[in-house]
Amino acid sequence: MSRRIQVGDEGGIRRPSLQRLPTYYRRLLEAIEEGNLIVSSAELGSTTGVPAAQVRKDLSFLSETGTPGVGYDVRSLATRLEEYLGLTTDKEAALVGVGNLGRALISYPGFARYGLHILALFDRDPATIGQIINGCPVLPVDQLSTVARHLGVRLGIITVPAGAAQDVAALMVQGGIRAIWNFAPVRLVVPDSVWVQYEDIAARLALLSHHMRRTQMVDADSRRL
Amino acid sequence: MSRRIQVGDEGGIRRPSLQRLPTYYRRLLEAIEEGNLIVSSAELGSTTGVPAAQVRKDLSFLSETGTPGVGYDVRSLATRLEEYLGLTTDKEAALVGVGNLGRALISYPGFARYGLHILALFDRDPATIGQIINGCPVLPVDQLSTVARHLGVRLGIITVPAGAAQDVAALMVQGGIRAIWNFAPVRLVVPDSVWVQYEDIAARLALLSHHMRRTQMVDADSRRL
DNA sequence: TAGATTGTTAATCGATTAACAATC
DNA sequence: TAGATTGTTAATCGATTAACAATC
Repeated sequence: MSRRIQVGDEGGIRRPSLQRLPTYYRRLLEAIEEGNLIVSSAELGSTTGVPAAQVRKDLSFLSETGTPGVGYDVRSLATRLEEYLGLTTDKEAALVGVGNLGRALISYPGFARYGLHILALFDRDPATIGQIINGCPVLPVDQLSTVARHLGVRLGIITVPAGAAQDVAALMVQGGIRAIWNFAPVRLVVPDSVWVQYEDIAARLALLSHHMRRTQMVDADSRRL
Repeated sequence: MSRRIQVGDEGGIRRPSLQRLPTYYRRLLEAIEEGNLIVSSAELGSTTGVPAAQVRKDLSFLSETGTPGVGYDVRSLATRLEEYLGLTTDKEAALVGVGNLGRALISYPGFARYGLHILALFDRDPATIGQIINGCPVLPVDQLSTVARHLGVRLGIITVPAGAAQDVAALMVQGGIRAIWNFAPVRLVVPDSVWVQYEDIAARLALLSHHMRRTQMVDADSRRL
């Protein structure tokens, strides 16, 4: 009800196409390192597991185009993708939950290349508060909304246990955060104006689990290849 | 070429449906905790963001059915999902790369409930080798294929940096591993008989990034709601 | 020019949704 | 019984793919 956002309709590009773009981007970075100047849709497809026609369709949503008979210019396509995906836009973030997963994200190499800058860390454990990680001190979580607002942070990253996630989300909303990257296995309740992207690793494990069970059945029939 | 596996065709259930099942499962666990005995497709849908008709369609792939006029039995549906997703099947795993992400997975609560048991840890850093985490010693990575084979482990988890992932994958294949859960941002080259599930967190960040860029544009037009 | 590869159209394929008879 | 909710069919909607004229 009331101002339903047409998600499938946004900006012309389709969700499945959008989801493939980061893969193309990574492949282009590799191509740059290898010194390739031109890449064809066939090559881009074979290295990312996508049919060539689909690659071309996906890329047609970007205004940057290829050259018939030649292919795509690696560098300018990479640049166009960075722009389109907003990787060149700096994204300041606050991260809550400085456990192993939180630390992993804080020190993830390559996040900087994607424009992510984690400016503030929060935890509720007194033993963790005050620690300095990657030059960033861990603050008590009750300062979250104040500090987030003060820094003008728009993105919040949740790496706390499931039970604490909803409370953290509420504090983030209070702190003016507009997008949440949620690694806790819970569905969050937030205003419509706040975007939540879920990273549900247990759900992924369930998928893997399903596949293994099915495969094992195959094994029973044809053991050893 | 040669033995192309019909992925979309496997076992009747469709990929999109399959991907929604873990979400339903989690909701059912919550319902059990709340003491609910019966759940309707409408309720299951509203708490997971899926239209009721789609919930019913998805569940129709399971042989367990609901009762017209009543709904689904929470406990038996949960049990059916556990079975279908293979969560009750024990999945022994070897994990390579005992950095922050690796440690996060090792100590992830709830993995045990999904039937995942990480039996062996490997790293190449001498300072990490020999450490004992969750009762499990970290072994040198060159023992990977031998130990994996000895333990009969079928699943490998890769949490090493991108540059090392392909080598690790090769060792896993050599050790008889049949499924790989890959957290390194690289496409792995493995035999067809080995299944790889990719967990590409940077790609996810790119999607989030894209969304933030688009939203900011909206902000420029209509500031403050 | 001949060969290669694009962008795009039209055909196919698959997924979602609405609607409703069947059932408790 | 009346009300509720399922399972499933048919209609709609969207995504993928094949094919090819246009172009370098």
